[in-house]
Amino acid sequence: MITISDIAKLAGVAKSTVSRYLNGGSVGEATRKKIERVIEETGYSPNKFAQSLKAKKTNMIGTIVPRLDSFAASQTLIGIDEQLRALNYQLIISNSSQSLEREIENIYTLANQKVAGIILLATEITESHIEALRKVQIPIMLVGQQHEEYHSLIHNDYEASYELGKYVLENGHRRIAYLGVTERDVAVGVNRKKGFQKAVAQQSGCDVRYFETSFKIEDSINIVPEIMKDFHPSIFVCATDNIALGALKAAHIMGLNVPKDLSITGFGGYDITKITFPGITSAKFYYKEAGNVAAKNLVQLVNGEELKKVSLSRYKIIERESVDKMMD
Amino acid sequence: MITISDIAKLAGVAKSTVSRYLNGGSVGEATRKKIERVIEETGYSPNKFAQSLKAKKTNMIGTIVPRLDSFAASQTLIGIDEQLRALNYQLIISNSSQSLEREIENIYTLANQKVAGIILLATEITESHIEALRKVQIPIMLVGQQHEEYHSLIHNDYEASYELGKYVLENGHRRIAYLGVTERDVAVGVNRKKGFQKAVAQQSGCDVRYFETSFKIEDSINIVPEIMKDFHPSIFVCATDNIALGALKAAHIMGLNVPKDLSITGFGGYDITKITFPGITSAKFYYKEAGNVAAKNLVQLVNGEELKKVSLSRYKIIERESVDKMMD
DNA sequence: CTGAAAGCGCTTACAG
DNA sequence: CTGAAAGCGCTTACAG
Repeated sequence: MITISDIAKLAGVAKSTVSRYLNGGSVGEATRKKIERVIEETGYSPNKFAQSLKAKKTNMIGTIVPRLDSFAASQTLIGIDEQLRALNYQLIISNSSQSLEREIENIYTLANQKVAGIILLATEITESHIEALRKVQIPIMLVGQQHEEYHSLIHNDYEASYELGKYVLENGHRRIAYLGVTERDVAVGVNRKKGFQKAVAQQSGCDVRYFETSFKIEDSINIVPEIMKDFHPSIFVCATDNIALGALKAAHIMGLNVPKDLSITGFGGYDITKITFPGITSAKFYYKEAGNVAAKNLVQLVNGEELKKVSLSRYKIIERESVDKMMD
Repeated sequence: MITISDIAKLAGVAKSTVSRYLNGGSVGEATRKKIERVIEETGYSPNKFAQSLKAKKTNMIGTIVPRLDSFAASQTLIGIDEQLRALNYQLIISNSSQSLEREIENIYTLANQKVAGIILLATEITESHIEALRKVQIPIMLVGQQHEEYHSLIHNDYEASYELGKYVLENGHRRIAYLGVTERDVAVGVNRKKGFQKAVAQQSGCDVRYFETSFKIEDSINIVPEIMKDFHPSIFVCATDNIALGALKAAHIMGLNVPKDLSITGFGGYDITKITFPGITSAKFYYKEAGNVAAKNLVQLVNGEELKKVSLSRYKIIERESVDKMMD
């Protein structure tokens, strides 16, 4: 373990001079050369803890994710990592395993580690969240959900869903099963549903029924056949790609041809939806890009710069083969 | 920011006493009570940096992953996280984006952050890797690949592949395309191939051809039709599930019925392989469990305990519907 | 441009 | 059981 004192001694200068050299202060040419050489030779690198202890801040950014094994989370993380690296920050990923409690815990733990800021990939924002965020007093970026008190980057769930709804309707579907999730998740449960409802409201003669399932593929596999029996829709409009994946599997199990016998749409644009057979039409979000933006925004916050309260990320309807064109 | 001095003052004792209280040293009953109360009231929690600066070690464990968006990596990470949390260590995830260079960089960065140990989800182990690992002098666990100098946890690629090969042969397949990857990846490129070859060697009348592709689904989608044209195997034995996923997509594009016209096997047991149509027969590895073990092992190393050089993780052949039973 | 000194928040011998 | 002091490796005014 080689320290700043060693460098100072070897270079024949004071510690403070080495420190100044390290931090871009004014150092004479000759001194600079000497220090440079010694550092080069020794492979010295400053002790982060000592630095942080003085500076009372770090270059670490914490990101709390609800789960590590989801396409959306992974891609967002990749985007955050990419950007943070470019900005010279170190990313710390903290997994909450879909436990709201652990999410809160992680906020405190990260604060305790003196991260410069926190990115929260949010699902639900409860009172305890707000309480924790208020207490820790650290710059925060919310991703995926919004809250009036904090800065956020959200996906354009409402509009994307509206547009996807129009697409479904334009293709002649009238008997529709909408397969959503809990409304406690405002982005996915509420906004996607509302966007879709807006599209439906503009079209007469629709028979739309709303159902609720979980985020798990398995649950979707199970509920779809039941709905088919009772309601017999021509299409399932699913609130996430995982739900759509389950619907597709269910269709195959029932021996139904997709899209002829049953159409399906997803939401999210997970990579896997282009690999399935048939490919699934979906509203794609650019998660990686969103991660980029979230990271950039947070660093602005950390630097005390101005930032608008909410940023919107891009989306695009990806048309594939899972929706029957009933008009033809 | 409340410090140990504040607590000491409020409790009317010396800093050293508070420190002793915190670290389980001997403290009188009355003193203990007082300190306890003050800490409770203030919500004090010690500054990690100051602690680490003194102790010269931390409770952080670094994990370097080649990518964040792979089933294997995510699951392993979840397992590591789970175990580390239980053992009171903090996980730092470091993404190398499939760049060997960045992997090396990350080793140094983590060392610089004074992590107590490093888990490396390895793909290739080059001389630079070894050099870096030697330099940083930190306990290391390799996952997925092995090296005589370091402790590792490996998947049983060889045996799993042997068994899967036997299964394929038992089902009557003789004209077989083996779709592997670069041999620089010893685990996936070499061991899986060798295991399969062993099975083939025990069966006469086989026409097996070996092909190489990348880890990308797209490349597999492209190469499979070419192979079909030239060779026309009854089955593709794929070195990873992603490759199998590509083969399945290619089959659908070619209008082939799987498994009747073309059979497919995968490797890894990714969740998605049970959702596809048909479900893909695959050699499943228990990644999460492997992560658990790797974490536990590393902590043993950190604590200076004995540990056998290499641990093997479990596997299981998962039979689904993608292999035609030609014997019937 | 350069150096001596103080201090960041802890822990650890060492006395008592 | 308890406290005063030194020290971990840095940075930051302050002099010169």
